[in-house]
Amino acid sequence: MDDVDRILAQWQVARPDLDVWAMGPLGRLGRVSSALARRMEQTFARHGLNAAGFDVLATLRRTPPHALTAGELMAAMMITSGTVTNRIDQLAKAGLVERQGDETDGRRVVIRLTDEGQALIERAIVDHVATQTELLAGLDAEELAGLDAALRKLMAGLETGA
Amino acid sequence: MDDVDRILAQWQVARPDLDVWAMGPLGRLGRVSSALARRMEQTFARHGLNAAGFDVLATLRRTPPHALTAGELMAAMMITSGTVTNRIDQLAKAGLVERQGDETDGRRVVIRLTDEGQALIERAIVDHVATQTELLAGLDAEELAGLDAALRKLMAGLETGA
DNA sequence: TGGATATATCTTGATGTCAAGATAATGATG
DNA sequence: CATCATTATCTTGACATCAAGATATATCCA
Repeated sequence: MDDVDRILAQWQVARPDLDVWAMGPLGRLGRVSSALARRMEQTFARHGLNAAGFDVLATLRRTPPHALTAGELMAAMMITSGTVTNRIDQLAKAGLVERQGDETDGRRVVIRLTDEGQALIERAIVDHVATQTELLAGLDAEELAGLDAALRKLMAGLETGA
Repeated sequence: MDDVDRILAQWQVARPDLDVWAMGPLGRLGRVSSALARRMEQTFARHGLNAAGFDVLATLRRTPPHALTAGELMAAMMITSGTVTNRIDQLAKAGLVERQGDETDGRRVVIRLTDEGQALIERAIVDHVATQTELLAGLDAEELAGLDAALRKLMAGLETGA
């Protein structure tokens, strides 16, 4: 009997005509997701980053050729162009990335890690991976497989706009 | 091979020294959670609400005695006092809730649904439950059980600050 | 060549949230 | 009864985000 179960029990009393079973998994999913995000933010904070900044640096680091346009970052991070601009501005001000204009196409500007940004993400990703591993440490192999299988199926169903 | 698998494959090339397996379930969890939230927002929008407003109305509706203080709403919704104030202001302006001062304790103000707010949440909750049910319709009983079991365990481990 | 269209990025204004502190009423203590 | 601490709510300032539109450059084709 957790918080979500209590909410379901309240609905059972308040609106017995409704079958609110789906609220259980979905409520837990949302709560777990926020709690996990908050935990990961703490790791980023130890490196002077927030999740947004980490996301940019990690995307640049893992994606060949380690230099992406704002549009590519936008697609990779699934955010709007305005948010990309803002994130890059912040990181550029901190000296972690730099904008580099393309000589043959004046519209094109590639974003690349500075040496400092590269050094930071190399350290931060190690810490982040350790945090993530620990966050899932409480689940055994079977539970993990069950979780991932369901999430894969949900993700597949959602991204097609179904 | 979904988007998250591709990210893992990129890390495998970029940093073969790291074991990033945990990024799979956690990445999918975050993406699924945002996608589901966006889908539910659409339901709320059909009733002129956003998730924040729905949350307040639904909390008031399901919780006896259907009138809570700002502090109680704050605890139930796990948000800060400033956010509670803002949400109530919005809903009060829309005529869906009202503040009612306590006569014996000047600090205490209870928030209650207006008739209009009550009527709205009765309709919206039906629609919301239908949306939630549909969002999970792609999972069979076994998948659902596996998902919920893992989420319960994660939630239990997280809320104790572990 | 010139003008319409497409592409890429940035700007603006609004929103929802939080952290920290301000305000106000009550209760406890000497 | 005066003061201090407690409780409850609201205010302020900052931030990340988005949607919509502005700006700038490039490409197509008549």
